[in-house]
Order: sequence, then structure tokens, then C-alpha cells
Amino acid sequence: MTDRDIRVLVVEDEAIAAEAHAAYLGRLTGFVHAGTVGDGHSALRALATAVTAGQPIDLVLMDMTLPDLHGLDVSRRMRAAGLTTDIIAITAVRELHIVRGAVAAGIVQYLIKPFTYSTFAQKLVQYRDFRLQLGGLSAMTSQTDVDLAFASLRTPTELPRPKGLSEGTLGAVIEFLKLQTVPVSSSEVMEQLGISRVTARRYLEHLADTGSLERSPRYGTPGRPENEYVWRR
Amino acid sequence: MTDRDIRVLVVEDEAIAAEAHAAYLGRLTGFVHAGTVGDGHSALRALATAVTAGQPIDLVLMDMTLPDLHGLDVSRRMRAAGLTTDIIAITAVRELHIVRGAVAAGIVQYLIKPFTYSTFAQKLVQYRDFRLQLGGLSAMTSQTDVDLAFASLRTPTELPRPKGLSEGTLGAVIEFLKLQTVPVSSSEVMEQLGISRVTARRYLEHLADTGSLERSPRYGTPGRPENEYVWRR
DNA sequence: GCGACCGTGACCAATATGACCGCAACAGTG
DNA sequence: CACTGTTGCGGTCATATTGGTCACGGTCGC
Repeated sequence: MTDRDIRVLVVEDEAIAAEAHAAYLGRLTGFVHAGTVGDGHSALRALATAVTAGQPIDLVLMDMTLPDLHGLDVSRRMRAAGLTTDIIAITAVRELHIVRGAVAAGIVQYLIKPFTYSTFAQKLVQYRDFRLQLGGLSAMTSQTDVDLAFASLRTPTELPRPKGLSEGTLGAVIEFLKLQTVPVSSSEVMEQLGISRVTARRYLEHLADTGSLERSPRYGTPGRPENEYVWRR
Repeated sequence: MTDRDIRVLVVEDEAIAAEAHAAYLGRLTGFVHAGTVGDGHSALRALATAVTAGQPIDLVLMDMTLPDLHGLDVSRRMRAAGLTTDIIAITAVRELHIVRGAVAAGIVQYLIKPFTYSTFAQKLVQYRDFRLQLGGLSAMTSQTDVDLAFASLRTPTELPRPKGLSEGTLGAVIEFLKLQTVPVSSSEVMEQLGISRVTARRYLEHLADTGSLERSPRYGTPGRPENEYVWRR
């Protein structure tokens, strides 16, 4: 299913934005810019011809504010036409009230303008991972497997800093972890940074939950296994 | 938006299962069982009349195997009719290949039969939280807010884990077993994962008891027969 | 003085260890 | 050939050990 690149159609009426999206796409591996259209009806036509040409679109980057139709209407018409193409919505802040309908229309991701390249890349990489995970779904039989696949689509990589964590300490912990080449335990973080083990764990766990850290138990010694952490990339 | 109960329509052709779902619903606060239908066309009719009666359905628990239409078709027709009702799909294991289309049809959750009450409750509570979060979204303006709302809908559920077993170790053991093509013994798991034989056996036995693993004794060598385990697909 | 953040210590949980038990293969004896 | 003791290895259990977890209280800044 995903042994080839993901073909992406950009639906955006502003030429500058459309070019930016295409350029962003070019910087990501696994994606191919399959074309750009400026309004809803053109999008529907383009999707149909792509199917008849044997090169169906896999993903649509759809701006919600189009000259003829609303992006949500385009999505609904796509569904009515039987298309299962995935859609990532691009919307301005003032249109947030349509998030609700977007879920029902089968929109997989939501990008709020203006966005940076890293945000854009993050969302598309998540989508790519989701497809990869679904690709191996034939062998999956459990609720957990499906949950995991869905989760890879909709987990924010950047949680806001919860209560009990301070900016300064968090920065220090991150900085320390980035310098390490081998996994470190909470005790080592405690020693090196001069903070208590409990505090060190608070920050390490938060970073692990948000996906910045890889967490794995360390065995071999008697006693409860100790978690060790590595900075991801 | 969510200052009232969530009205739920059960679409299920087997009477026993339908009753079970309704009963489960009754045990959850914030949900109201708005009716039960046994096939796709009845579902579409019921949804339409609910709208004209001024009491629209908020959520459909849709079995995928229906006597007249496939649940996925019913979902598509709902979208084509302009309904933004949310859908939780209920499916058997052998239908897993339709997960892909389900996303595009705007299906928010996936339940695999047979499921326990706790799994059921977990999914519905997640959905309720999602609605609550969206309800307060009018004042929100950031990408993070939308991400959080979406995440509350699709976070991975951790499988129930009896005492004495840790999340990380269980995951490691499962991962290792999935990679094996031939049955492995507890000693082999011990060596490869660097854990003690006793620990390895605790996890293997648990997985075998819950049905994830096939267990059989291995003879031929001197000494007490050794159990060997295979991941069950 | 109030909230946010961190430390402390008691308690809980998960693991390794080692002694002991059970089972099957093996070898020797009748 | 049958029976029996021996041997070797994995399963089982109790215990020690260590880190994780939680609730509370202190301290610092606003």
C-alpha cells in the first residue's frame, strides 16, 4: 500500500501559498506533488481524472476558503462520490468552528494558517507513519493494534508544559540529555544536575510522554528495573 | 454543545448484541440510548426522522456487518446526506482491512468484537472528552488546542495488565515474540532481552493465559520438559 | 499570602537470586 | 527386556533489593 510515494494534490487559491506548500512537499521524502488547483470544482475534476488515469491521489492538502465552494463541501462531495482520499485541512483561525464537521467528513489532520515548515512536516510525517502502520495491518488482530495505528495519526507531538514543571529546569534537563551519547537513568540525571530523583523523573517522564525521549527499562541488577532515557535524534 | 446528554443510536442486527450495547450505554453517564435498528436503511431513516423531530442523533454505534448494506456504505450515505453525526464502528476481526476506508468515512473510533465493557466504556468516554474539549474551542486559536482535542479522541489504550507486570517489559516481550518465526523458550527470551528466567516466564505465562501466545511443551532433551511459546496471529 | 515548584520520606512495585521440586531421558542391573 | 536409580534441566517459591510512586510540607517569587 505504501511501497510507493504518497501522491498529494494541493487545493489552494492563493498562488503564493500554493507554491509554498508544493515547496514544502518537495523537502519531504515519501511525498510527491501531484498537482495544484485553485478551486473546489477543479479539485473534484482533478481527483476524478487522476483515478481514470490510473494514478489516484492519496492525499489532498485542502484550503478551507476557496472561491467557489467551502473546503468542507468539497470534502463531502468527495465522500459522496465514493472517494476515500485522505484530506488534511488548512484553515484560518477564524474558521475553527468547523472543526466539528471536519471530523465527520473524514479529515485526518488540521493545519492552522499561518504555519511553519516544522509544523507542516510534523503533520505529514504523522500521516505517513499512519499509512505505514496500516500497511501492515493484515497481520493485526487486536484492538491495541488498531488503536496504535489511529494514535499515530492524532497524537500531538508538542504538549503544553503541564503544571509542576518549570521552564528553566526543563531546559536544563533537555540540554543535559542532548549531550549524552548513551542512555541515562534518572539517578544519573539527579546527580549531574543536582536535583532530586523525584524531580528528575517528573521531567524525564514528561519528555518521554511527549515523544522527545525514548524510555526503556534496564535489567540485570536485582531490584526493580530502572528506566533509562535517550534523546530522540 | 455538550450541555446535554449524547444521544446514541445503536445499529446492530443481532438482538443479543444490540441489547448488550444498550445496557452498556445505560451504565455510562452523559449518554442516552436513543434507539436501536437492525439494518442500514432503517438506520438512515431513523437518523432522518430524528432530525425532523428536533432531536438529532449525536453518535451512532454501527456494526459493520448488516443484512442489507455494509456499515461503511451506511456511513458514506450519511455523509452524502449531509449528516455530521459521529460514528463508532464495531467490527469483527476478519474485517480489519476496511479500517483504511473508515478513516475517510469519518469514523471516529473502532471497536473490535468481542469487546469487554471496559474497552467499550473507554472508547465512549474518550469520545465524550473530545466533545467537551471541542465545546470550549470557541476561544481557542492555536494549533496546539486543535491537536489536543484530536488527541483526546485517538490516544492509545493500554491493555489491562495484572499486578507484577510492567508496561515496558510487557511491550519488550511482545515485540520480541512478534519477530520470531519459530517457537521460543523462556530461556531464549531471557537471554535475548537480558532479563531473568523467572521474569521472562511471568510475562510469557500471562500472555499465554490471555490467549496471545500458543504454549506447548518441548521434549527430546534431558530434564524437565521446557515450554515453548509462539505469537498467535 | 498564595500559587508554583521542588525535596523528603514512607510505601509500593518489579526484578534477581538461590534453594528446592518435578519431570523426562539415560544407563545400568536383574 | 523391564524395572529402577541417577542425572540434568526447567519450573516454583520465598526473599532481598532497588527504583518508582505518592502525599505532604517547605521555600521562593510575585
